Amino acid sequence: MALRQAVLAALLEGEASGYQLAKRFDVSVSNFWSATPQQLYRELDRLEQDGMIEGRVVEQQGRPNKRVFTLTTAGRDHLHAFTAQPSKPTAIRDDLLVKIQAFDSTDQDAIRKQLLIRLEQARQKLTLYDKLRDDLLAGQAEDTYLRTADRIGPYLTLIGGRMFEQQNIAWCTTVLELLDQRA
Amino acid sequence: MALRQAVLAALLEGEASGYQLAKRFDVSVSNFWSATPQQLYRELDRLEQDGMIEGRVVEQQGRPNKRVFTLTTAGRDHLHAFTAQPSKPTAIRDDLLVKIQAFDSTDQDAIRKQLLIRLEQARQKLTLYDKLRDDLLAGQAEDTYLRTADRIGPYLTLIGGRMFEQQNIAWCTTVLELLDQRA
DNA sequence: CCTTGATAGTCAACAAGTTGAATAGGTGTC
DNA sequence: GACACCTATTCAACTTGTTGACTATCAAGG
Repeated sequence: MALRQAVLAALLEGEASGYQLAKRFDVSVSNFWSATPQQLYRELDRLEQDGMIEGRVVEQQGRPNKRVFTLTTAGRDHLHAFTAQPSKPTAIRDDLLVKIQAFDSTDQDAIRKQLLIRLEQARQKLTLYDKLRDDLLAGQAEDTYLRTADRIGPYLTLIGGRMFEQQNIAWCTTVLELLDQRA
Repeated sequence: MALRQAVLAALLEGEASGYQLAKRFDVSVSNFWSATPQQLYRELDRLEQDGMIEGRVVEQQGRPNKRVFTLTTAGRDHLHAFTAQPSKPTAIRDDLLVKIQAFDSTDQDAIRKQLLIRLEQARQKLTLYDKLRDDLLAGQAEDTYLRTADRIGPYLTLIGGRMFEQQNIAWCTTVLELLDQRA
């Protein structure tokens, strides 16, 4: 049930259209939740029906009109209540891990290729996060930022994303090395 | 669609009952995929219908009878074909991250508590994985194990699990420290 | 003796996530 | 000027995952 709240949390950064949210929640970019456009448009409709957000149409020239959404007080309250609830432990669900588990009954070259792809994806995401971090800090030191910034939530998840990708890189590298040792 | 393959991969370690699989796939233990008992029983039925696994009833004394399942050749083939397919990038989906994203609009003490709980869970999982690793290695050095072991897949995912939990611990610790700096 | 907990499963209803296609105007490029 | 790509959204069908209750047997502890 956390897609709702993820959308609400994203709207804390200001109003956004479904399309903009779809870009923020894309797997290759997202640092706190990921979802497809279809999921988002559906959820936005529900949230609007439930009075958690309000939409208005913005007419644009040179491109299709869009609907942008803003948090309502009810939306903020709901998000606040949600964050006080206990969290579920993270469920590990990753294709590649299943394949590695089955490694000895696989086409081992194919696995190696997939590890290289994953490694490359992790590196790209890390680069992206580093850039976003620099943008957020805007030249300030971390401790200055933490004391003075309006909102630190987005910064904390960004740090999380960075660490996650660093760990990914380390794991892929380690496994590739171990496979070499094996051969 | 990877629950199927995760079950098949688990059965590479030998025949197992739904109940046994449910324990291996429990969130607090799983290191390559997690699923609830209900999911597993349903999937086992389908896999049997599709001829990927074969079940037989084992009569037990002192406890209820069980159905244990074994991979068929079709099952092995399916798994082999699956592992050659490209993998999807990992989708980040974690309650707690959403809450951290919304941190500035939350009950911040409640968040701190959830971080401490998560930290404790990660430490326990790490301890478990370390123990499992020692059991697998059985006193051998890692490189000896890698060269001589029958199957290294389970070892590689275990390493992945360890690194993942270490990163989790590091992240929780960092965030807690940053929150202190803020205050 | 009675409760708790482990073993071993089943059923039903619902919520969440995935896949694929369709629409429609505009921009950029070779 | 044809073709691919970006913005912006909607519809439908399907597959996965979650929640909660329910049945049963046996072992161990107080």
